[in-house]
Amino acid sequence: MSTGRNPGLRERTRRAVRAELSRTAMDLFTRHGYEATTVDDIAAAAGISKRSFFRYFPQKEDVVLADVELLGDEVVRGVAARPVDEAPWDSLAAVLGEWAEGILSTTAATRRLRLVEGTPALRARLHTTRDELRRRVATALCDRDGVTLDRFEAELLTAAAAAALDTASHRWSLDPDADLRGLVTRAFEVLRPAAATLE
Amino acid sequence: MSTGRNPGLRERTRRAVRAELSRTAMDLFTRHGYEATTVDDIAAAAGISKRSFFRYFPQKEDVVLADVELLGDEVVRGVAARPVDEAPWDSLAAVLGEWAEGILSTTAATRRLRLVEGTPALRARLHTTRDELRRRVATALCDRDGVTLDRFEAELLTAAAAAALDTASHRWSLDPDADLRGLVTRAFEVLRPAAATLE
DNA sequence: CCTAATGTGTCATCGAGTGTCACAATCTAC
DNA sequence: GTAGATTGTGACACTCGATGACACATTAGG
Repeated sequence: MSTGRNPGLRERTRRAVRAELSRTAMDLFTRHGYEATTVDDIAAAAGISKRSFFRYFPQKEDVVLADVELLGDEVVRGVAARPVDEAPWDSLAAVLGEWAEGILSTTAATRRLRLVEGTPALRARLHTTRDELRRRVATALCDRDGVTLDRFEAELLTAAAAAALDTASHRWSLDPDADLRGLVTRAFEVLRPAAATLE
Repeated sequence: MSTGRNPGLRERTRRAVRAELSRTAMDLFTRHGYEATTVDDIAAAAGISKRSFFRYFPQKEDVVLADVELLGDEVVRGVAARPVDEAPWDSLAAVLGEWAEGILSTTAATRRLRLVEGTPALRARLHTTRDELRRRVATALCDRDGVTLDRFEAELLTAAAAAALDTASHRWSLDPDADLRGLVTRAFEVLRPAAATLE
């Protein structure tokens, strides 16, 4: 078995098919809408069977959100790498601000975020995975050496940070010319907690 | 047509059937779990056809969350009724604190909240409807006479309040003996924004 | 090259949700 | 009351996302 380095033919073709499926699906979604596009449509357009589609993406939503969820790992790592003497809120603001810039770096990611914002089913799924991510980020905040942060407070700060990000994204999705990074920064300023959670 | 006052036989039986379906469904859900219970099961137990079930509740989730969504109106009204010179954050804390007490007043509501917290599909749906509610609450905050509050800031505060409530509920769902009202109060204290949004 | 592991298509099935149609119950008007 | 429009209901067929089973092909590795 070779996961990661030295992919091997199997792993290589698998990734290629996944990427191709992802491209095909996003194309159909943006043209006909997410709901109006059936898994059969995607599979047919990609030249595989419906059953095989589900072998690459366990759920239809995954074809849109799979890589987004991988981005979660970066957020967790980013938080863990922040200086211990920084206020947790600033750590979250910094990491999620970077995240916002990452989203804007490619037009594909931008288009995807707009699709998600405009599709209730995808937004719901995003909420679900973000719940998971929030828990991990809260853990990362607490588990750094030399940090004594109440678990409940960590969860609250993380949830509020997610709320800031969410509100900023939503606002941005309504206005094509809006500056996402700026909205995120302002959101974190407005919601900065008064309680000094760290000296 | 008679909606509201003077129900008439039609409306009366409709409400009775809805209530009966709701009871039957909640009973099956708590015994076998939400996912393991099919709509056919509920319909059979209530003595109606599957097709008729969907005439009372457009979606399976509605049988759990329909009245919860009605509660949203109260929140909006509560916010609108708050004194204008009160800080928005305090208004939200007060209204949602009352909401938490309302939930705890009946064992049925408590059991329902626990079911929702323990079922991903229901949590996702709750998120969706809360998005809608958040927007309405933000509007209510802004639209009071004599209040000049930035729309974006109102959305942020409302989203943060929802995050506080959500984190408190989640924490409460994990600990049978926890005090929901106390958790909500503490959550609002921790997240109180430093920025003075009102003089 | 031979074999065990893995990928794929086909078929069947489940469960949520919807359209249709015929039939029965209710409401309204006379 | 009864006639007729309205509305609720069951039954049937169907769509679509998702899963299990099986046969067949391809690849990995000794």
